[in-house]
Amino acid sequence: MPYDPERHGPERIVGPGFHERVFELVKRVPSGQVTTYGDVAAALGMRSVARKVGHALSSLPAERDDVPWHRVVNAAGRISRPLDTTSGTHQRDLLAVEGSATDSKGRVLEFAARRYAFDE
DNA sequence: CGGCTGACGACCT
DNA sequence: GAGGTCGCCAGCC
Repeated sequence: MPYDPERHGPERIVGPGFHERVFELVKRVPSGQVTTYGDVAAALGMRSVARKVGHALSSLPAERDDVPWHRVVNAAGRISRPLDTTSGTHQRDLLAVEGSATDSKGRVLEFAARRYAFDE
């Protein structure tokens, strides 16, 4: 069983340019809304690479301030970084500024309602 | 080249 | 809701 779409998604398209495609998608998420690593992966047609989406964002250069990486949270609607780290508190603060407050555990309030839907 | 490690996620207790 | 398991896959040792 070399490839099973039920398990790996419609196609395997990981390759050069993967990071850029992740960035382009994340840039579509409007202020006040959030998305998840899994949703971004699914929008790329690869449900299995949610983890790589996180890796792509972790390697995002500080100069790329045009990419709202902080609007990407995990499937539970929570910030996927310890809240006792600078990156964790930074993400929390950026979200709060645009109206997406989080609870004590880092979960975005009204997560379901703020979840952005990638159409297409 | 084998083993470990994640900004993950679906499932099961 | 709070843990633990297992599958994924590029990057690093």
